[in-house]
Amino acid sequence: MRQDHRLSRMLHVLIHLDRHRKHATSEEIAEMLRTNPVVVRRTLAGLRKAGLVASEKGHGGGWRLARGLGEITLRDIYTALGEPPLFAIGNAQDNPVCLVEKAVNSAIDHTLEQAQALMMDRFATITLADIAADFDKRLLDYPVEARRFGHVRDHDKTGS
Amino acid sequence: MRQDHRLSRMLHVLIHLDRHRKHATSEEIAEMLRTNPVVVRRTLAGLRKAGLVASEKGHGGGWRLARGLGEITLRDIYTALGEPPLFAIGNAQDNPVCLVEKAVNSAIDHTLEQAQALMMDRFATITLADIAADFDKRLLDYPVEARRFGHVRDHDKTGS
DNA sequence: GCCACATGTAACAAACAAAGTTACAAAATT
DNA sequence: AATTTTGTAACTTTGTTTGTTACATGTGGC
Repeated sequence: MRQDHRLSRMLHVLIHLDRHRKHATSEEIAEMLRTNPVVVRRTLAGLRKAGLVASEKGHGGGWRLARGLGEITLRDIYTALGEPPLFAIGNAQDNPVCLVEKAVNSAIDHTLEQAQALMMDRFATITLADIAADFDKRLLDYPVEARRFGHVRDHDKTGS
Repeated sequence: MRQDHRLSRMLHVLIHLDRHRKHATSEEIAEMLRTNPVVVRRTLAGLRKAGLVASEKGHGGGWRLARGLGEITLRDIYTALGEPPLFAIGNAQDNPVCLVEKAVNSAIDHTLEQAQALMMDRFATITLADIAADFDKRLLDYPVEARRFGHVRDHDKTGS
């Protein structure tokens, strides 16, 4: 199955938009995500409609956060993306009259609903500020770790 | 995204294999699932390797259960299918050096792992016998319900 | 032994959704 | 007016499940 990476990507972008540059064009963001500016606009468009980011056209234009990281949960972003399907497994509807199929699907649905509730609950709890704090922690730990292998020189290197 | 319906389909087949016919050819099963016999063989092959079903060639051959419904959990079937991906969302790996991406992916992974643990736990708890019991219950309730709408005449109609 | 039946499997085609691309319109700044 | 940048439609590519075709292998009945 082909996975939807938009949630992950949007978290990535929004945190960069707070930590590294308050303003970035689709082009710059696309470079960061190693993708195409149109993909960036298309995906960020959903977040704009939800009031999470704002965009400006023309010279000096681009994208910026419309709220603080502490005011954006993963749930907000998931919703802004149109609540894409969470699961790669699902019910077959091969014979809608069959009562065996109904019983089977009911059992699977019940489990999926529980898992979905758990995920929505977790997503609603986690803010971008939480993830940014984890990033800050990694930033402090990383060079110490990396110097042992001789990979990094600058203490403030972030990776992208 | 395109969902994997094999788990649902296999539950469906195995319960029919207990409740309605102890023996069925790929052709007959394919008709029930409204699909192709080769798809049936391909999918049931995994269950055979796991010892859940047995197959016989030639005249009077076909598929049958190798264990009782009470000895088969949803988890067993999920495993027999090769543990296909559960989630339709996942982490982007656009810039493996970026510490922001690492922090983001760590947060998402953590949630997905919790959800996966919950699902595996539920699947391990539910046996095919449980679902078959639910089917039996629906079989009793269904005609009463349906007669109000004039859809069914026979009390023992199962649907497929 | 031969034939019909059934599984076993490889190889390929179709279907579908996310991601990527191209093209151009619209708006804002210089 | 020229340039930059977003906005969006239309199309292509890609990856995965499902479906199909073709044929080999094994089994039982006559």
